[in-house]
Amino acid sequence: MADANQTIADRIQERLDDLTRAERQLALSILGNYPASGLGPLAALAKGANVSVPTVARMVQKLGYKGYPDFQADLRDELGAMAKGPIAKHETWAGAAPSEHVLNRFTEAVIDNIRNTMAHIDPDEFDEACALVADPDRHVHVVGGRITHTLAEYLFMHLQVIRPNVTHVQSTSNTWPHYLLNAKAGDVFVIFDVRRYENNTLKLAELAFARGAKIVLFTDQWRSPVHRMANVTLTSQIIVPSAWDSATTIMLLAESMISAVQTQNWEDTKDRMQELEGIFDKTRLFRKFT
Amino acid sequence: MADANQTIADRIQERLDDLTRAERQLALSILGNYPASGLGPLAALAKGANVSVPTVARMVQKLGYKGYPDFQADLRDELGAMAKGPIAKHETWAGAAPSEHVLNRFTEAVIDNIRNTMAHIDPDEFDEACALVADPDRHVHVVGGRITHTLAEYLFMHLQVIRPNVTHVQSTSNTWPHYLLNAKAGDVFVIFDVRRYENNTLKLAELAFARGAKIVLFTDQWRSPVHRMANVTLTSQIIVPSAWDSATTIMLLAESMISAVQTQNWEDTKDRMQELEGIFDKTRLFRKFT
DNA sequence: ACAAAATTGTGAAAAATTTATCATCCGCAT
DNA sequence: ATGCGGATGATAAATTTTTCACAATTTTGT
Repeated sequence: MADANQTIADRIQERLDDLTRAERQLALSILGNYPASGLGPLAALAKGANVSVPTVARMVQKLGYKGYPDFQADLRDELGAMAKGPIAKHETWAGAAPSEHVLNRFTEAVIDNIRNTMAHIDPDEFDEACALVADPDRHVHVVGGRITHTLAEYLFMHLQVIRPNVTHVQSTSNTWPHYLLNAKAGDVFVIFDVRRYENNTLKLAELAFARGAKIVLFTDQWRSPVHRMANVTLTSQIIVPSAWDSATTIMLLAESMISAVQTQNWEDTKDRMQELEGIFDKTRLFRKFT
Repeated sequence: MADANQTIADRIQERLDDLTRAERQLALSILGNYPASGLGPLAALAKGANVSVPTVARMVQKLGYKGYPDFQADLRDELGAMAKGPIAKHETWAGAAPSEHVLNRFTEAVIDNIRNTMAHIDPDEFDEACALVADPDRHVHVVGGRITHTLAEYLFMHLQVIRPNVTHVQSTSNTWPHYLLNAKAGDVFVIFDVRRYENNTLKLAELAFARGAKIVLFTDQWRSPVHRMANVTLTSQIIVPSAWDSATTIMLLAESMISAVQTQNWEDTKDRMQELEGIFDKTRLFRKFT
């Protein structure tokens, strides 16, 4: 049966490389909510992992079991042995790394940030921001600073697919005054600004504001001075055990916004995506599979 | 099905008095090694409790289930909820927004991704990757593709502060072959590649590999083909309710790496940061306060 | 670009598990 | 004692689940 002191999850993990694509997809699904999913009927497991029924049967045989019921029996044994100790033991279920490891300390901090951020966000404000960004009649300018320009670009890249009339402005570059020439009342500026807050960004915001543009601000818990001019301020908590701040929570918010905007503009987005796919296929930039 | 916050074990315990002799005998057996025994076949459970098969069927119906499989499903759900641990509990982070709101659905997915990713990562491999990236004798090339170049740039930006000899290569640009000219054995390539995997990235990895460079790969659960050449592969789960994938988990990993590398090189980093601060002060790019 | 090998999925057969039916048993009151 | 009612268990029917054989598809090597 199993080697002593090695869970079935470990063994699956170990043999991940020997598995084929569909099998790996299945394996990850099993590990995904382990061990519950493996204890249900084979068909349910297959469906959950989006693979066919025989793939499951084949994989468990590859793992050395006579059949699926045999595999389940082993899982139950493991569960039985485990139940003697506390089930929620961190190392066993939550992660492979010891709790002192950077990975865990960092992750814990980030999850804490997320929790805090979500607790303070006003969904109506968020929706308002999304509505502004989704409105095809408004030109959207995405603005980032020294650190945040990566986030800005990420948002920009996706918005570009979803809708027309999006530009990316880098406040640290000296070309941004040119962009403002084209800005008119009703345009939207999505501004990323976290500490240390940048003078350029503030100036840009002021000018945009003076021209009657709407401002959506992504900032940290100490709030960029831009927030005085912002129509919507989305505040993220960004503290982590490091000399820098974390951008992860802000990215989560940005991605949520992308998802929301995409849903609102889905009819258009669909067409634009298909077009994009077509272009990619022609340029052979991407591999079709694997 | 079940009352919130009440395990099935609790409910069985509670109704112990309503049960007949054989049923009680069975119930105690279930509770005996809970929940493993309840997840096996009905016949095995009956045998283990020394009762007949129909007794089991009758008891689960008495407990309010439609049949034995229904009972098992509930057990599995409970097990799944328990294994996910306190992080995934919605109440612990869901804030002001209603649970159907994009923000909450998205956040839930991302937290799930994080949990999954951390469960699969081998801390030793992670450490190995960090050691490679931290080694000042090796030149580090950070490589990103169409979507991931923002992540690559983010990592690059921070590494630049932490250590010398870092370059950022964009695999989608046609300048990358030039960078390879300077690459020598022992150099490190940190490559970001998520689906759809890019041919350029793969080519670049192949050439770097041929030149004897070390490869650290950030990829998704379906694993870029680059992983065959990688010394360390860091796999993230990136599924979210959207037409696109999420980069948040990958960013978390990248930030963790930054944090780890920074700690290892702290003496140097400190000096470099101070220098950087000095330059910023001179250029008045940032605001001192507020 | 082609052919061979491998992977994956579909549908039917086989095996198992679960449910239903009914006879038996036990405790209990008359 | 004996007959009654509920509880229990053996067996058969029904359903579900698993396994098997084969076809379609995809990947890999030349």
